[in-house]
Amino acid sequence: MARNGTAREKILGAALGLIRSKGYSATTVDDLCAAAGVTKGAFFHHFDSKDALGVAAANHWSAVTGSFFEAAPYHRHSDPLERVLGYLDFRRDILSGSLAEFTCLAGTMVQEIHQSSPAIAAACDASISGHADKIEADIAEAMALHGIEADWTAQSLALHTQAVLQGAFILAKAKGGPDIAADSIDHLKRYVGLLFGRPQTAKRKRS
Amino acid sequence: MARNGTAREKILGAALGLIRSKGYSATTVDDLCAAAGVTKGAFFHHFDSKDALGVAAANHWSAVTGSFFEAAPYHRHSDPLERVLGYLDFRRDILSGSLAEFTCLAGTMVQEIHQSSPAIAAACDASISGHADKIEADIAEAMALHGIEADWTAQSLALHTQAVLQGAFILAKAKGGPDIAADSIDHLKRYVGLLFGRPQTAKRKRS
DNA sequence: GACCACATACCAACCGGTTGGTATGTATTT
DNA sequence: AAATACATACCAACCGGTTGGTATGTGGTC
Repeated sequence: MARNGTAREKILGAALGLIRSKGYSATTVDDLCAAAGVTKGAFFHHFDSKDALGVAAANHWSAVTGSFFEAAPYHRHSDPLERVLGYLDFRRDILSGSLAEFTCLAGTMVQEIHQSSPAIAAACDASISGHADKIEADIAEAMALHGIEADWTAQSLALHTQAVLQGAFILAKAKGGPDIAADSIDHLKRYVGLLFGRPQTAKRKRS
Repeated sequence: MARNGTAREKILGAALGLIRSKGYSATTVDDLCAAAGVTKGAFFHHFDSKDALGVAAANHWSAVTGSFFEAAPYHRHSDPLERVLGYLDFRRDILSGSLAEFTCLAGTMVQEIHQSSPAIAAACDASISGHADKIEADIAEAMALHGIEADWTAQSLALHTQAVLQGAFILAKAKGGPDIAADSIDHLKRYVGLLFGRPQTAKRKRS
């Protein structure tokens, strides 16, 4: 099979890094080819257009993050509420390295192209909403287990967690570091704790 | 006096709309000139570069939003907590029209250029943080009045409100409408209410 | 108050480099 | 031999920015 799809994967890998640090519009096809170590001919062999690469990158992002979070330790908890709170701890703990390393590709892209490219926007929405669906399942289970009856839904809270994360990334980019993002996630965790009537534990220090 | 500064203001006005709908990188100087009804010569007479326009646009945004929120009705409340909650109500109530109309220029720009243009990033940070400072004052006052002693600060909560708003805008862009943004602001308002030990009121329906 | 020196605001045309994309060729697999 | 997976060479449109110029105002001098 001779290195099946090597160039395609190298381009997609380069796209995740480049688009997250420079944005979609500012990332040129030549940039992508140079970073991936392939030629323009290879690029347009695998992708019909730059926008098609954008869609593929968003889908690739969904796959990469999907297996990344599936392997995360918070799934071990038997109590679904512990899983939700553990998820938020995990999201805060992975805020390290450069901004492009912990930032969300889908959120970055959709902000730029939501008007100009509906196809990419749909792929980004699918990535964010698909991730939220996983958390929604745990929230719904926790609501049932803890007998929560509320004027909010598991879905709206799950999407709210994603909104907080996306907004935390923007503030991190504005301030040049992840510290405020961690603070915002702490607020979110405190909120979830309050919704489920949990005793407030002291804020954990970041390592 | 030859219509002092007309072109400059037209360009800045056009920049707010164009950058919010297309993003900074995708907005070309020619786009700006066409929308403002001026020539390229006029553009580079008033701004040294496209990046300089970006900085000026962020500062213009700070001024425009500053007076907009200063004139908002929530300042009438004598209780500072009512002002904070009224602010959040107000933020939700102004979610109407096209995405470019209620979205934040600073958040949109800083996500794209935080790596490539430190000057624009600093201006965007100043816009967001400056706005947060206003809310922080009300939060601090409310904490003192209600005798709140907590492991969070007024500043971190103020910045958290901005994170939620920025993230809500991203979800709105992903989903193509303001509805989830309103849901997220409702969650934020519920959180602030819980922090201050307020009885939970039923969620208001959007008009 | 006529003249001059200069600054501001703006314009149309142009420039070199970059952009996304194409046309064509070739080595490797099947 | 036919399809796949690339590479090379190239293009027209577009990009941010520059050029040389005009029209209008403004302050100072005699």
